[in-house]
Amino acid sequence: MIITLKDGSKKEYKKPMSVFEIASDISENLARLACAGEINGELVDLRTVINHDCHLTILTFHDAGGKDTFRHTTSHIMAQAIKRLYPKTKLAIGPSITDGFYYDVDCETPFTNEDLIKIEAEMKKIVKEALPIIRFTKSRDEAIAFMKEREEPYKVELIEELPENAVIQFYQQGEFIDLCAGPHLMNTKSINAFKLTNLAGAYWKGNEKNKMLTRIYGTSFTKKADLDEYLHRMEEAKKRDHRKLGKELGLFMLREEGPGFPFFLPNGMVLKNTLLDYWREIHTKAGYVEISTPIILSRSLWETSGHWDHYKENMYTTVIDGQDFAIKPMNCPGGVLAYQAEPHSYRDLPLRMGELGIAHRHEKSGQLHGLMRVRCFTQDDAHIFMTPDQIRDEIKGVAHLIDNVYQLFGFKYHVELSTRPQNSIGSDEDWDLATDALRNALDDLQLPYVVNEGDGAFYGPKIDFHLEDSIGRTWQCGTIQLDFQLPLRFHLEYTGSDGEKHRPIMIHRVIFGSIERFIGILIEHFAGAFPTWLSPIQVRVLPISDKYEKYAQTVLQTLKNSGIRADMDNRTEKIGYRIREAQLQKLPYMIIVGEKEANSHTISVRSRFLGEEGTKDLTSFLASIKKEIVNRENRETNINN
RNA sequence: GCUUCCGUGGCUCAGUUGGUAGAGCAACGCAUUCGUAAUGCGUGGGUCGCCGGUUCAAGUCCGGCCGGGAGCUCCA
Repeated sequence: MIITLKDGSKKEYKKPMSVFEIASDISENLARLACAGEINGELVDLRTVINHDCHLTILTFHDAGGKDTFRHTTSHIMAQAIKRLYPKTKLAIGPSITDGFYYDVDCETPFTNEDLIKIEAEMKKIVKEALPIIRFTKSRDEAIAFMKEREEPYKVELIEELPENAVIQFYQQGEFIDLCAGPHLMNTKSINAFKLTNLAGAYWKGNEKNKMLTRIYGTSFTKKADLDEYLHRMEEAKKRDHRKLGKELGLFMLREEGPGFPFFLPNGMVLKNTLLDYWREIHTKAGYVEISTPIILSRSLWETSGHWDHYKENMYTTVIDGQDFAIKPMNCPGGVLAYQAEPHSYRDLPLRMGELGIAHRHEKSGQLHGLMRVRCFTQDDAHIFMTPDQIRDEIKGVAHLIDNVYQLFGFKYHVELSTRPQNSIGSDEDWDLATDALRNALDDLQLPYVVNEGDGAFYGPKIDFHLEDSIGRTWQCGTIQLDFQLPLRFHLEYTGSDGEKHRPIMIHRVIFGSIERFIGILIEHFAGAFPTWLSPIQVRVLPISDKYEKYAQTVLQTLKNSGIRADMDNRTEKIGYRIREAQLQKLPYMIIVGEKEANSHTISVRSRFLGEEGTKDLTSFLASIKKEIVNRENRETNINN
């Protein structure tokens, strides 16, 4: 890894290094070094980069007063406040994170929101005290004794995991001392804009077998105005929450009667079907065929595929005529049976078989989240059967398809490569071959990515495409998985040009991931103001009063005859009321007709994009809206709400 | 699943130290026929998530369950 410093000088490291190691190497003044870097112009958290041992070539450190350092110091101030108010609390870890920081603590009695207010008040005092922050070191043994004496068992455990000869670093501010790799600011007085945002639980060392600690989240900024702006932005982001908008716009609902099993309402169904039409269109163009396989299949099939052994706790099972069956959690075994429907020649390959398959998975209750994580979802699945020399092109083809689709919606995404997990099947050679194939394809495409060691599927490694929701949480949507195992387990074959039988290789892939999750992301991305082509209702016709309803009716019928999704609001409410309602429903276009329009056979148009557009000729309006829909234009919405 | 918070009419919420429920919006009815973000008046609608306990009395206190939020863990 090559690190380029701010002054242009470069350092090269042969092996992965921790932030602290690099920081010590580069700068004497740790307090002034921030933990952020840059890869291909994208700002990233350095720890992420290094932990994942990426194949990155350039990193640029940002200097002085970086947000991470600033927030890390804030987390120390919070810990100090907690120790003052609740001396028996034991400290675990307290790093900075994107947009803030947290500290995990083991408290005697659970903290409440009132405690947070007290802690904040104490933090303000500490800032006022203007305590200098001092760094000092101890040997490992001394450090362990020191932390034992101060009754910090979690710190002792952390130090014990470090190598024998490690030099252990501490930071002190006033009476407060914390084990810490730094860096930190020089004085507590610099932190004057902070807020504790929420309380949560978190397992010690992230392991669910360990004790659950209390995690306190907060954020801090160098300026009060920045903090206010951030808090305001988070409030605004919550208004885009797909669960809220889904209800307001009549898209979908979730009920107690079916936790994790979403209901699609009429508007949501239009959205879903429009997406599926689009999906079919691009897949037909890309050389896919479509199949549909059963929802319920026998236990023996799932035993052959390996799911019965490796995935059973997430599968819904049932007994039919005394025999075990399972509701499919994935489409692949069914897809494999479809491949076997007839013998294949190398001339058929690559064979790209798509399936909009409905999968059911028993996700743990605490994991459900609106449409983002559900127990029943539609995967826009496809399985590609191919020869080994087709792997690279096929992966690239899928990655291109994903990129095209995400670009159409204007999504930003990041890519992860997940490698062999513990609980997996297959030989080392196959895994290496498959992993290298994915890596090579990513390199060919020059897509930046991070590596998730051990996060692959049990049958093969995968490339994941992650999208962001309104408050910055990321969700895996697209994925490309390479699989040597299922073809082996199901004895798949094709006849080669040599007349011999050969084993095909399989790709599992999705573009949207699940239609449900993708719709969730879409709702938040557009804040419910969908591009016209996706909008459940594209045009609403509003007669000024029922005297003009007849003319409105002919306008409506003309729109419908042209394939426009249009409706009419002819309630005896004032026009302003009905316009407001259509605006709140984020409809792209309104056509308003009254005496003037009826007499001149015109329409008045009001859009979400330009507001009042004035009087128009219906034919020319139709031509322009049809063009917008066919081209799937994404016009910028200009509404205030 | 774990920690924590929450659960009142379709929606958003109010309900003081326990005395068997209220508002706005929506719905419905009547009047208004109105030119670009809310016309007026009236009506109906709630076993306060469910079950049990404490109490003369529970939406309000306690326990259990169900569902939801945040985070953790998991996520083929």
